Amino acid sequence: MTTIYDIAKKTGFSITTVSRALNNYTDVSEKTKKKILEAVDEMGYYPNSIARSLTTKKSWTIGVIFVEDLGVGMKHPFFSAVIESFKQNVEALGYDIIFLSQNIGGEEKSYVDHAIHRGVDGIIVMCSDFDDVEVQKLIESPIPSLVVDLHSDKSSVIYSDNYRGSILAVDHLVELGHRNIAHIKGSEQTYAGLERLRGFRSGMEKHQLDVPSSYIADGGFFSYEGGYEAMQNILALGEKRPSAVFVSGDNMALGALKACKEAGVSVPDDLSIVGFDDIEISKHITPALTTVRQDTDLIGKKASEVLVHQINTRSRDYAVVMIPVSLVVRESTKAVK
Amino acid sequence: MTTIYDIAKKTGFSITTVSRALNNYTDVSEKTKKKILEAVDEMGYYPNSIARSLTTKKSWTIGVIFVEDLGVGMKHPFFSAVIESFKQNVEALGYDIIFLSQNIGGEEKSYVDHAIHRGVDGIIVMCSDFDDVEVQKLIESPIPSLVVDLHSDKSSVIYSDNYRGSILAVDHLVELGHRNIAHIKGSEQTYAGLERLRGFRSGMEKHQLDVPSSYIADGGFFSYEGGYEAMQNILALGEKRPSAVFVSGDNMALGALKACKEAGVSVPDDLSIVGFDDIEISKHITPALTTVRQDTDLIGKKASEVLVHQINTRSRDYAVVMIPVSLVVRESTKAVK
DNA sequence: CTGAAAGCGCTTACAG
DNA sequence: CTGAAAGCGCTTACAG
Repeated sequence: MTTIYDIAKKTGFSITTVSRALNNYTDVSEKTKKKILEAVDEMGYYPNSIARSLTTKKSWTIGVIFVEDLGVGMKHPFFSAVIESFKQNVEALGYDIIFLSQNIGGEEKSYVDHAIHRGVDGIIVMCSDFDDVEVQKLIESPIPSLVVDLHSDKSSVIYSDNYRGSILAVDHLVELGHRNIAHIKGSEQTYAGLERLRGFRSGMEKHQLDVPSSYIADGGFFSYEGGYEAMQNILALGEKRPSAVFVSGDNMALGALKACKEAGVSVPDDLSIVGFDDIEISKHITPALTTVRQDTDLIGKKASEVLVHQINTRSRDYAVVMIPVSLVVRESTKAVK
Repeated sequence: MTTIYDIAKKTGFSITTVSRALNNYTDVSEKTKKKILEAVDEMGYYPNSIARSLTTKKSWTIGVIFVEDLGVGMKHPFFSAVIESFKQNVEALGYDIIFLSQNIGGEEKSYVDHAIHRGVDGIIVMCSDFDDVEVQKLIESPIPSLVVDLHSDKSSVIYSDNYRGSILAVDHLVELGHRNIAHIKGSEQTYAGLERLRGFRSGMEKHQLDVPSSYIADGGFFSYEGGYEAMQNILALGEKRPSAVFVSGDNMALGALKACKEAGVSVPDDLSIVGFDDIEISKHITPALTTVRQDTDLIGKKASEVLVHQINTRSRDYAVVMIPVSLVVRESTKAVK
């Protein structure tokens, strides 16, 4: 591996001067700089970030942590979309992304230890679970951090306007003439599940609509299977079943759709369904899903801005960023018969 | 930040001894070790990997590169599933994953420079594109590397048995009585697209079945839209249209399905469809998709073994690993009328 | 069983 | 405009 010493030797300058030329310091003569850059090119040299980090105390890396109850990690459609956008944005600013686990050198360690170990400049946590103690410790550590999809007053947070999203969904259904609207909620251990449920209740209340307890079904941790089962419970209501269901996540809505198909209930003719997320597949299924769209590109972009700002300023003021959502009307909702 | 010097000062031992205790050297007395570990615990110390890497020349990081024509990055359903599995496997061995782009410090640089810069121990490239010059340079560099989904004799490679997968698909359709079988191919700039096409042709030949040129439609880079359009072309064949279509990727198959629905062609009653990949959604759509399953868990696992072996042995013998595929029969195929 | 010293490849005051 | 020296936080011969 070529080092700065090799370039120094080859050009006859000191490593100090080479370093300065490489870092675009102005106080290096053009001629010197040119000579050095030529040597760099010729020898295929590129400065070692590890050595640089050791002296500058800055690693230009951001740690990414996935904590979700499904255990799907990068296969999570919402989180992976957010991280992809986040990644592109921070890359443009010079940061690389490194995944942080609870595993260092094959041994179980805390996220905090892992972050210290890698010397990351900041951390983004994709977390749907309130109660994760390790995440709490991380958030409370002095390392700049940002949590996606969770509320906390110990750290900066970013999430969609879940509450408002639910209201949009309810408004849409009411506008179509629906009065009996059920909700398949996501786990109340998650902030999103909680907020969407709260929004649903408020929306219904606004229109002076009743929500019998049988109209709230639990879909668990936003899985296809959870939505499928919850919809089966709703369909089992028979005569008393609602004419529309607002589902707290698209994956669950897909499962709900499947349950309807199996039961011979036509969507949207017999039952209208609204989802939440607008994952890739939602526009492609039949019927195409009416859903509340989360803007993953914007979440990733804003997240990068907030976290990098925090890194640069070492500010301890926590930001709370709420990203607007929008209703995408497709084929799964229809005016009530 | 606490360092090894703080621990040394606190315990009265030298940094040498502290280092040894931390690294589980046997030649440290139990008593000393205990005292040191207590101090470590108390002060919340964790060794800095950056300093360690600088002396050991080993970073315990593996670079990940995504190169695909759709530009979806981590949202790519196949690649993200492979990487998730790969990540879990290498983490257990002590490696962390860092994403490598063509961007360092906000400036455009090569993958090779980026890899040198970060001092990664090895690289895994998710690449569907033959012609990427930067990827070629990387593969030919001395850094241990492994390419997923591409063939090369300059580097270790791993991919599904695409050829055999196509044969399985054709066999299945022929068994159901189909004789007129079309293929929606993926781009021939990709290894997977090429191999699946080759397998399709061989399979048809094996059964002495003709493939008129109108029966090969181009779906491009495996996108939903590409499959949708390709299927429209096939349906436009009218009377002469096939009774079954083997599609080179599930996303394209979903698009193809949509085109059928719009055209009033019932799958599987009027037309049978087989996909390739078995992405998450395939089992959930209606009709559930018959498809050739790629074993992403196994690909990730084998990839970790091959790459880590290469890192450890510094071997220049390139491995070629082919992962078996299997046919998953669901609802989108049916005996010919 | 323990420690002093050198070195990994950089950057950054300090001096000229 | 350029260079000698110190230092970042570790590990590893070498010595005792």
